[in-house]
This record gives sequence, structure tokens and C-alpha cells, in this order.
Amino acid sequence: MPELPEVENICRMLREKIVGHVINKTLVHLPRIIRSGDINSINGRKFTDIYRRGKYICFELENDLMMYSHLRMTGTFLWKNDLSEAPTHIRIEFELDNGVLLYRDIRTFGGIWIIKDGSPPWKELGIDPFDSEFTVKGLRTLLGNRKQPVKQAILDQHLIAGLGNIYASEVLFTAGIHPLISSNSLEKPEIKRLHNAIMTVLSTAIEAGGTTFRDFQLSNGKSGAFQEFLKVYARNGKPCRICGKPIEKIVLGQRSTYFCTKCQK
DNA sequence: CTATAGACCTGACGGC
DNA sequence: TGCCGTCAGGTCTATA
Repeated sequence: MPELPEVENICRMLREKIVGHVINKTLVHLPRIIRSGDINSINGRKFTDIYRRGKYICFELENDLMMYSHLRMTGTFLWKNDLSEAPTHIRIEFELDNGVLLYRDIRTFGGIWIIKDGSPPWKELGIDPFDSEFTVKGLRTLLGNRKQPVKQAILDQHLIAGLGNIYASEVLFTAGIHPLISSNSLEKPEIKRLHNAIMTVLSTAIEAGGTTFRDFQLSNGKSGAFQEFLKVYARNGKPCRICGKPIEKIVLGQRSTYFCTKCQK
């Protein structure tokens, strides 16, 4: 499902379409997607901004009204000028004055929160890697407090918000760090490499339009391209792009984890 | 506090 | 063709 780069691309695409435009009508096909608030309270309101915090999408509307969304495994927002070719698995439709915003979600794990004058739906979301306060020193402090395997630590949204299962494996490969290494045993040079890898991998993935597996679609209905550049994720048994040794797959915290035993120590 | 398994869902794929 | 098990980009909750 969407991780930081995919969510960032969705926000960028939607910003051009929805900001400054009014929601005329909302159609809810699957009510349990709405986790809190009154969905109809957004009707007649204008979107004033859209941005991202970790993997959450934050839609800002007039009158201090916020709509938040988390896409979980299979959610996405699609933009259509009209519904002549309606996609499947549409759970919520937002009719704007200039087109239609669709919330699509196959497995229906995602959610939408409508919040008026209140706090966001998350509690204790970790630092976003693109926040200027995300520094090597800060990362060292975060990881120094955990003894769990570093792969699980960087997946923990309470520490860093945005990395998911694909990019966690990719980042550790780029940093040359073994996923099972205890988080608090990392030395300063490794933390620095890890910080650098997080920024490089995420930035590159964002520019590539994110990663597309199965039928994930960006808001323009298209796929990302980063799957072509993955170095370890879902490449078990295939040769490491650096040393040629077959990529290993293990299960860590019930999540598939991929790495090269030679390049990651 | 940690660590683990299960739950929430739908669909694609491989094996028999 | 069909049935069954496994797996999937995430996160929350219950249990030991």
C-alpha cells in the first residue's frame, strides 16, 4: 500500500485539481470508511490546501474544517473530470465544481476523519523525514532508545512517520545495514548512512512517482515507476545488483524483509 | 514495558 | 474449471 512517496505524489496531483474548488455533493458507498465526524458537513465548502504528515493526507477546508485520510493497504484518491469510465471499488465520491474526487479502496482498511476545530486523528505520530528537524542527531536519539531490530524500529510510525515495508528494506540496503541489527547498537557512521539513505531513497522514489504493485493507481490513474529500481524488495533469490549474491527473504514482525547478506552487515 | 499473534478485508496467484 | 492455501505497500488490539 501507499507509503510516503506514493502519498506525496497523490497530494501533489490533487493539489492542482482541488485547491480553490468547492465540494457540491458527497456520496458514501461504504459508511465504515468514515471513522469520525459528519461527512456531509464538507458539502458547500472549498478546499484551501492539501498536504501530508507521514502517510496521512490532510485536506484543509474553509471554516477550520479538516478532512484526514489514511490509505492503509489499498486506498487511493483518483481524480476524474467526469465518470464516463468509473473505476471499481469506489467507496466515497466527492463531486466538486470542476470534477470528481474518488476514494478507491479494495481491501477497505483505509479511513477518513472529518474534524472540526479539533486535533488530528493520530496520536504521537513520529517525525516526518522531510521535516527540517529530522537530523542525524535526532535519528540517533530515536534509535538509541530501542533495542528491537532496526528494520522494525524504522517501520514504527511513532518514531519516523512515512516509511513502510518496501522502503524500510530499500533504505537498509542502501545504507549497508543488516535489518536484524539491534537498533541501539548502531554506531554514529551507520546512523549517518541510514539518515542519508532515507532521504535519498524517498526523494528518488517521489520523483519516480512512487512504487506500483498490483493495481495501485496514482491520482491520475497511472502507475509509478520506482518498482523498476527496487534493489531488494520482492527480489528474493535474484542476484544483488551490487555483488550478485542472491537476495534473502526473512519474516520479521510478520512482515517480509529483504536484504543482501554480503552488502548488509 | 516488550514481543507476538490475530483481526480487519478483497483479490490474485500457484498447486493439485 | 474449481477449490484451497498463501500472500499483499498498514495499523490496532488482545494476550502472555
